[in-house]
Amino acid sequence: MSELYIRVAEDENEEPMEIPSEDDGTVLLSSVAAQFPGACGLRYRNPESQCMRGVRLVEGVLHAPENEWGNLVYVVNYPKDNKRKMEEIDAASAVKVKRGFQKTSDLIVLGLPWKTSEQDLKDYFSTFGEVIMVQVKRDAKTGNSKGFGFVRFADYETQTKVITQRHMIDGRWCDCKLPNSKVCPDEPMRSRKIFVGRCTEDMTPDELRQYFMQYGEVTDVFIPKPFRAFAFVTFADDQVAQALCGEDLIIKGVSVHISNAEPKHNNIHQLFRNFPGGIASLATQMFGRSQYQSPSSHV
DNA sequence: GTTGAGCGTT
Repeated sequence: MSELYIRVAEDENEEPMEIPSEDDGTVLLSSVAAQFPGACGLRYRNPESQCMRGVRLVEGVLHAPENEWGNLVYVVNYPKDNKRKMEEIDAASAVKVKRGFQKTSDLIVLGLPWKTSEQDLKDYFSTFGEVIMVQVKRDAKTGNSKGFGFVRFADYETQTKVITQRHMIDGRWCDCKLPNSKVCPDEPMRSRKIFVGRCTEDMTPDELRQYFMQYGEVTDVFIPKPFRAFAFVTFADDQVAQALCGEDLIIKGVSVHISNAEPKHNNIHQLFRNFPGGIASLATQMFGRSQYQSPSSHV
């Protein structure tokens, strides 16, 4: 029987780690890999030749040279270039973990003064958190600002904070919103926006905002004009919106009913979302044959 | 040389 542990290091000059051997004196590759993920073998420097030698590996079992592990330090082998790849994989997954729910998007900045530059934007928004992108949209010919731009933050918390307030930039009030291109018509809107039914005409947007603030950050209030007895309230947090759905709340002495906001009808697909058989069926009825392929049918 | 609700030349 050999020793209980052999000394293994990632590199000849690194501090060795003791890896347990089996009763028969062998060492399992899995034991090595448990401490050095991705390891595929061991090597060591032969004291006599001063050359590196490979350790015999048979079906996952490492065999001691000359039947004796001795006091040598064994160095971990990795698959060709695998070490770097593993680091890349780790880095990539770390990025994904960091993103996860926290992925930020470009925000559109509306209402910019004509004079505001990208540097001005960066200076202003940097007071909220790390800015990773700013843009001021300009006329291609004249170079004049179109009065809006975009900003992107490193952290989602910063984004949420920025969305939920107005911004005084170079003397004008500006709004930061998720761009329409980023707003999925289905889930996100449905989850963050509520439908407030049975509204009365004397309810103002500001009053609704004041009222719903008690539940969470309100990012938008919309009351159709002319009066239609309902309103939409959007929260920063979808969980707040979801928690309110189904409730009957009393605002200014009247009972309003809260439910999910149906997706806004931005395009033809949303407009005919609830049409029996879908839009293709509608096309069939209109034209007598199905010549329309909905984009959603080849996602 | 203008303007003030909106939505990004690639």
